[in-house]
Amino acid sequence: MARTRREAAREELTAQILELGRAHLAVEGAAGLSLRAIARDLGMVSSAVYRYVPSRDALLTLLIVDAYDALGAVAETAEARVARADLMGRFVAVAMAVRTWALEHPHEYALIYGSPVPGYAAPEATIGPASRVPTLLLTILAQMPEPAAGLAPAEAKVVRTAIAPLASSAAGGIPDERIARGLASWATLLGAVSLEVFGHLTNVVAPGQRTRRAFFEHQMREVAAGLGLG
Amino acid sequence: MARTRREAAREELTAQILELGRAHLAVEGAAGLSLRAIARDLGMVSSAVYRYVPSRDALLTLLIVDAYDALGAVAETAEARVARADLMGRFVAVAMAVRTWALEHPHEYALIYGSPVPGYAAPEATIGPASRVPTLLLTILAQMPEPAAGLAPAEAKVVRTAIAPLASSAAGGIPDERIARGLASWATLLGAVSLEVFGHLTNVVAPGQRTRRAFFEHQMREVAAGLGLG
DNA sequence: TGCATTTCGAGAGCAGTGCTCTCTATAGTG
DNA sequence: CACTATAGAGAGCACTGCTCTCGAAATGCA
Repeated sequence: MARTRREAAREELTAQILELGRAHLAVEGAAGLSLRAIARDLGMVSSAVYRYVPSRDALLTLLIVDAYDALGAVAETAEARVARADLMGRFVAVAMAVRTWALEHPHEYALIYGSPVPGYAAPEATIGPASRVPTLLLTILAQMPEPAAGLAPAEAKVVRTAIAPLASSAAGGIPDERIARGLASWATLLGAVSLEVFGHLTNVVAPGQRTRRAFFEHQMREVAAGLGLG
Repeated sequence: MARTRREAAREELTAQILELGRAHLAVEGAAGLSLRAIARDLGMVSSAVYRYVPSRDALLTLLIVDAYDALGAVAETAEARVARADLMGRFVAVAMAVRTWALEHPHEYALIYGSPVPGYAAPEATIGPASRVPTLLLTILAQMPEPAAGLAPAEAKVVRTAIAPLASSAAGGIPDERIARGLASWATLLGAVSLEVFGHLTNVVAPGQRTRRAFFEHQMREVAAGLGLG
């Protein structure tokens, strides 16, 4: 579809830069990502890559979007495999997918849920991909049967004003309290994954793929139960 | 107490380097921490600071220990203010202290609970300070009255093997299931703080000091309740 | 086809980084 | 007083992001 051969080459090269960026990121992390190294791999001089990418931070932003999308994709396909009526199963499937992806791509995970990169200021382009997983979880919450207890009036007000941004958008008809609990569950999920990926479970949770996976699944099942799922 | 005047100067300078490191870290984050900049502030040439600090990473490690200690200190004093019998109050006090400190020292928080720094490998020296807050929480758990339900045998085994490292150390007599729930609560706490400090609550939770603080406190109170406190 | 215009890549260069090595002045020690 | 350990300076290496200029090549237009 590329019209002129220049445009074709441009597309190709831009893709290669992104690909190499991904590879470097995976190996040595965001701190080790260097435009000059990418230029070397490409057989060109460093100044040339600036024709394709305006700055190192811009490349990092592209990789952030990339990471959000990759995570969103695995979460979505995992969730789609579970019977629609099995709300707890769907929640746990998302959680397991997030954990597995994070452990397989620790640097990418760190990029999106770890410390924000220096100069960064969450560019517009990231908000869409970033909300894929949360959206998935909200969808599950939306399909829960009615109940949910009631909060004391004072507490209810705190919650209502706090989650106003959410209530006015994605999470249309979900009761406030359930949204609040969902948010806490999301925090638990990310907190547990971060603890594991960032190495804070040493001497806390026994090492070993199987043990940790089973324990995480247990934790997530409990969280889901506390949420009123299943 | 410094014997020779050389040793006095050495201590003084080492302290100044650490202090300047802290200052630079607070302003521009770990990525912007530069030994050369510290040398400039000190009025000496860059190679001279290597007489006091073996490498940039070593300085970073010192600052990590520093951060763990600062966080541990504020959590401990906050917790100490609450009546011993008020277990939920103590838990919430710790949580609030962690959040407040993290928001006031985002870069230090990122250093310890965000993405691990490049070449790092949690040096021995950090494990003590790192466990101050968790120890606080475990102490609270240890003072809970007996109850706690029972897990299905299979689940119980998963939990027991997973938390074996903990059971054999700090958390002596605490029932397995409670430890597991405590760990999940710790994940929720850190997850919620990380989401806020790292800017993931934009368009999710309404901005504003008071709103967010109240909402976080509400969340933590719910977590504590789920834990069986209060 | 022929010419003007973009676009691209190379090269040099600036300012900054971590870190090493050598050299000199000085502080501490016998 | 002589000798040694140490501190700081200075130069230098290899690396980074990024800018600017310049020639060659691809493109658009007449």
